[in-house]
Amino acid sequence: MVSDGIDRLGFLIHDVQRLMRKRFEARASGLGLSSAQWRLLVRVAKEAGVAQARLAELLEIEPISVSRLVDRMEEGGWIERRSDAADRRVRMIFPTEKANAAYADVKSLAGEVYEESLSGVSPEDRRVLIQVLDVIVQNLTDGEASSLEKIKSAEGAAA
Amino acid sequence: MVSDGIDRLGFLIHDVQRLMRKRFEARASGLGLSSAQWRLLVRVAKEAGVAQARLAELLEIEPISVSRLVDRMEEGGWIERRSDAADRRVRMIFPTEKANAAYADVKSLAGEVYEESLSGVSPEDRRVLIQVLDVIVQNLTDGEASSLEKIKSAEGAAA
DNA sequence: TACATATAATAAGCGTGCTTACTATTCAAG
DNA sequence: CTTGAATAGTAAGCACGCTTATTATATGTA
Repeated sequence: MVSDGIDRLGFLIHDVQRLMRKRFEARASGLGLSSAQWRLLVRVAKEAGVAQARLAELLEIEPISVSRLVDRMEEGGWIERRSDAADRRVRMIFPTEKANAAYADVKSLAGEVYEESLSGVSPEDRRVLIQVLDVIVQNLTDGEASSLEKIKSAEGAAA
Repeated sequence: MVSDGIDRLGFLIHDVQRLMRKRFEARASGLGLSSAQWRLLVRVAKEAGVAQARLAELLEIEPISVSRLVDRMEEGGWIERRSDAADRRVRMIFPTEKANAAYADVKSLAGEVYEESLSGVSPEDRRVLIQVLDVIVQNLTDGEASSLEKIKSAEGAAA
C-alpha cells in the first residue's frame, strides 16, 4: 500500500489531461478547432439539430458554457443555430459543410494522439486503463445524474 | 481492436479529471482552496522559499499563470511573497501558518477523493492504472523537457 | 382565461490556463 | 565600465469552465 502511487492520482490525471489536450490542439491548430469544440462537434455530428440544453446534458457542462462555446463555433463557421418553429425558446444546432468535411480528418487525428499516448502499453493494460477510468466516472457521478448517464451511454461516444 | 474503448480515451480522461476536481473542490470549498491552489501549495510546503519561476517548472504551467495564481493565494492568506536579497528579480514564496495548519487535513481529504474514485477497483488494477498514466505522461512529454521531468520526479509528488 | 412555475438561452463576472509583450534586474563579453 | 542577452515577474487579453441572475417562451392549474 505504501508508495503505490495512488497518492499521485489527482496530479497524474490532471497532467495526462493537460498533455493530451495540448497535443491535440497543436495538431488541430491549423483548423482552428479546440478540444472543447471538437467534443461538441462530435455530438452535433451524431445528432444534427440537437438543442443547446441537450448538448449541455450530453457534454455534462452548464448551459451557459454551451452558449458561449456555440458562439465561438458559430463565428468559426463550424455550426449553425436555427430556431425551432415548435418551441421558440430552442436553438437547434447543425454542423456546417466545413464541419462535415473536417470530421473524419479530425477523428483520425485524435486517434493518432491516443496511439502516441499509449505507445509501449500492452493491449491488456490498455483494456484495464479504459475499464478503470469507466469505473471512476461511475463512482464520481452522482446518483441523480445516472438516468442522464444512461442516455449518454446509449448514444455512444466516439473519438 | 474494435470497440475496445481506446477511441474514448480523451473523453474519459477529460471526464475523470473534471469529476475529481469537482469533488475535491466541493470538499475543500469550506476552506476556500481550489484544486490548482492545492497543487501549488503542496510544492511550496515541500520547498519553502521557492521562486515563482521554479514553481512554474515544477507545476509545468507558464510563469504568468503562477503569477496570477500566487496573487489570489496571497489574497487568500495561503502564501507570502518575500523579496530575495541576493537577486532582486526573484519573489520567494512561503506558506503561511494558515497553510501549514490546513496541509494535513487537505491532504487526507484528497486521499478520500482518490479512494472514492477507485472504489471497487482491485489493487492490481490500481497499480496498472498508475503505471499506464505514468507511461502516458512520459510519452507526451517532449524530449527537451526530460531534464526538468527528472528533477520533478526526484523531488517527489504527493497527495 | 390568468397566473404561477418551469424551461431554453443568455449576460455578467470570476478562476485557471494560455500567448504575446513589457519592465526590472542580472550576467557575460568586450 | 558598458553594452547586449538572458532571466524573473507582470500586464493585457483570449478560451473554457463555473455561479448567479435575467429574459423569453411554454405549460399546468385555479
